[in-house]
Amino acid sequence: MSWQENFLEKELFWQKKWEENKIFKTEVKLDKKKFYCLVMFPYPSGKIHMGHVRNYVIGDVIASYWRMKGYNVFHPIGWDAFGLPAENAAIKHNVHPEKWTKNNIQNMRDQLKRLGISYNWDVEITTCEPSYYKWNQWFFIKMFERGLVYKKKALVNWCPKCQTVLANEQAQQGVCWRCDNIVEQKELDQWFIKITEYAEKLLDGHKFLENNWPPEVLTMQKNWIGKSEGAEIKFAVRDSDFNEIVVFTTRADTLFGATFIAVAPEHDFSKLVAKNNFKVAEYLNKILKKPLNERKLAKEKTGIFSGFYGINPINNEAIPIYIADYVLMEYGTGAIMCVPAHDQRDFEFAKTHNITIREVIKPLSGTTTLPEAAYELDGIMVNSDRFSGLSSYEGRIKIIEYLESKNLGRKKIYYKLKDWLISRQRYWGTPIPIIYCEKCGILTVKEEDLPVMLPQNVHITGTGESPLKYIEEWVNTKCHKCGGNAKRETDTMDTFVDSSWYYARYCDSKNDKEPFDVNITNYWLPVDQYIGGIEHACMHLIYSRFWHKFMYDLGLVKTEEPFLKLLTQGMVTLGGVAMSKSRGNIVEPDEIISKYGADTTRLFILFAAPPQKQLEWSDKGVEGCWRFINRVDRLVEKFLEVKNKKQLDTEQQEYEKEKKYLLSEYNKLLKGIILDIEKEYQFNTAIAKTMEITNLLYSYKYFGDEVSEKVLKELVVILSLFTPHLSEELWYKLGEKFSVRKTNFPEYNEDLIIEDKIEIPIEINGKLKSKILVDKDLPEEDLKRIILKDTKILQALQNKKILKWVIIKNKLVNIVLE
RNA sequence: GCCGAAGUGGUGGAAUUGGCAGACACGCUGGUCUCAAAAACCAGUUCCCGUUUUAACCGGGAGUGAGGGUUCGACUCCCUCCUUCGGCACCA
Repeated sequence: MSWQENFLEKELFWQKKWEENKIFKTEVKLDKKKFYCLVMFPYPSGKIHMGHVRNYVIGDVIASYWRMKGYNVFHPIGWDAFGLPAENAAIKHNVHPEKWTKNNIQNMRDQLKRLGISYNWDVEITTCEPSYYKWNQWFFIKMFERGLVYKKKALVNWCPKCQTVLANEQAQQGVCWRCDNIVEQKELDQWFIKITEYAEKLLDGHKFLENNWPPEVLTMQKNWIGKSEGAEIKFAVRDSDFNEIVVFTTRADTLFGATFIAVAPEHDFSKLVAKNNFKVAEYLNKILKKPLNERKLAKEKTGIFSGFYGINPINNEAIPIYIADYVLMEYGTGAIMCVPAHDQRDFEFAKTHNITIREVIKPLSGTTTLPEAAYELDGIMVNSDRFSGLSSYEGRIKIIEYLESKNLGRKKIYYKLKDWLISRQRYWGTPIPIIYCEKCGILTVKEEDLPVMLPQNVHITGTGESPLKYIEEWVNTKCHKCGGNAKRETDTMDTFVDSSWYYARYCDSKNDKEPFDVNITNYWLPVDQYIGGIEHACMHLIYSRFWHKFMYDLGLVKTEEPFLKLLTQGMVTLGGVAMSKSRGNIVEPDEIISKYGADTTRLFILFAAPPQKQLEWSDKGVEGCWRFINRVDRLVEKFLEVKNKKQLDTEQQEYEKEKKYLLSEYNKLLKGIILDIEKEYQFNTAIAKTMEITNLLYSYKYFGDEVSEKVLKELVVILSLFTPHLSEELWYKLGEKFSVRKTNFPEYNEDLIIEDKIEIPIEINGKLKSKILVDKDLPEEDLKRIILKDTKILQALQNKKILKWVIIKNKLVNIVLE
């Protein structure tokens, strides 16, 4: 029966067979090379979308390829199951978040299975299970013990729609990562993880990733961590109770050019001034009322003179102190020294406030941009007393040295990266294992009391307070130290905690004694290939790198980085824009699968674009893939028909020639396929080559002979990467044993790629004029003789003098005429 | 503004180290099969001009965002610029 007659039943049949035979189950085999292929696990939102399908199909091809290459491949899947949508659903449909989540998982698991992906389902993880989140709590306690978590009252990002706080990474560009609402600032007492302590290590670790991660991801992370080296410099404040203002600068070499100081409106100095200065108070009032987001977007820089002067420590000059809205309290010290000649923002501010602009850096060569604009580049110091004449680079070192010797300043590095705020005022997350004792204060829950279970009976309101607060029997507890009354922390953890170490848990997912057995993780980790969306560049991919480094410091992992190679797959678009529910441009995987089957869907997704690039959905393209699949199916049918028939009488010589040609072309293509896959996962071109092999077999005169049988079978094996169900079926039809997915990937034979005759393009002055067929490795003189007999070349040459022959052996000839 | 990625037929996309631009598909055109359609199969398909009764064939020219450069030879390397997408954005 042909594929198109009952492909849906066949796909289900083979899926069941793979599952029953547990052919993708893996275990530690120390004598075997391992390959850990990981895809970013999904949030169980209800159903899978094309983005998931793309992600997981790419992952499956990679896993299958290395498995067939003889590696012990670990390819797990699970569910990032905590999160806000479950609570929203709870409010909307009056269903418990757990029930909603687990229903979704069940649905999506079926959908994933319908794609025929080679997962090891035995190690499946669901992060909302106590058996998993227990270890989140355990890690939290380990961090607490090492001083890496702390509670702090601070201005934090608040999403009014999600009714919870957000980490800095989750409020990029001032909007909520989940709902795109503009975030507000709120002062709250919250738990933070000291990720900043690892800022340098996170930057440093990039050296392990440089050639194996997309450069844009590394740059995004680098920018996000935002390291800047410079100095803190103390400016004494004249005639004020506020003794000194500390500024941060990366340009200590411009210190002589500082003609004013600017401090942020939120700075304590500003607040102090406002007490006795009505105008300043009025200004602060106006500025602080505006949301930070709006303030950052404002083009105009405003400010007001504080009435005080600061003393420049390098030359004792008194310079005015301004309060200005372009100075951010959240970065550096919240105060800056301003050098209008060499900083464009200071320049603009100085212009509007009539402040002196003093040039202290001259360009090494070329001209300065002054007086039209600030000259911001490095150069030679001028007007800088005994430092004049030094380069900016030397000057920075010398000036900082001087300030340090006088205790007027010090070397300092600042990062843009902020500590990770992990408290969430929500129910559906990991309870933070902290109790507040009336006598003993803040304590972590004892390890043996873990997990702190999430209570079942909860009323979810979405009001911005943790629903756990109202479950008295849960909140009220006893102090394990003094036995007195204590209350539990009611905030839950950011769900990014769950995904920060799941890749390690997969290795030993059922362990109830420890997060994982290092004997197992030491074999599987690090992840060899990670596949997912680029949107996680500065969230999940920073958090989990941090977590891994923490586990490294605990001695739980041996490598410094968790993910050796990263592939960020492009978006799936329709009409040029990402598929989204709100835009209504969605193609449902289920619909496509029930119409064309999983294999066609997989094939199209892999063929339409290289994995890294955006993929535009095309129904016509899908049909093309459907046609190809059936064409392969018919090819096998045709083979089985002609196989046992006696070959027509043929001339032996002719047959040998055809056979050689087939093998040569096939081996060339196979070599290309291996290169396409191993080099850059170029599945689109690899598939194109399988199409060429198919075309080759269709046009092979002696189809049905042994050679074509070998090529055909290998084609089926290659295709099992992309269309596993079809391949399994054809493999069976060809009389081979289950399972094609456990066979070895074919290897090409360089010796069979033979070309005794080569077509050489002949160019004249770089323009193609003719082509000739000659023997391989023909001596140059013979080659020239043949070329000079070619009519087209003779015609082009006509009386013209040949200046030069450029002969690239076996490749090309270019004749240069005068 | 800064950083990153990318610009190739009607479309998606190919082109090891600089060496035949457009692989493989989609679409379109024509044909075979059929009462007809679908499917399948075969042929053609970068653009412009010319030769030609039309077509085939042949000949000439242009062509990888634009303009320069290096080179016997440039989609590929260098410089200047434009456009699109993505990230960061008063970070001192």
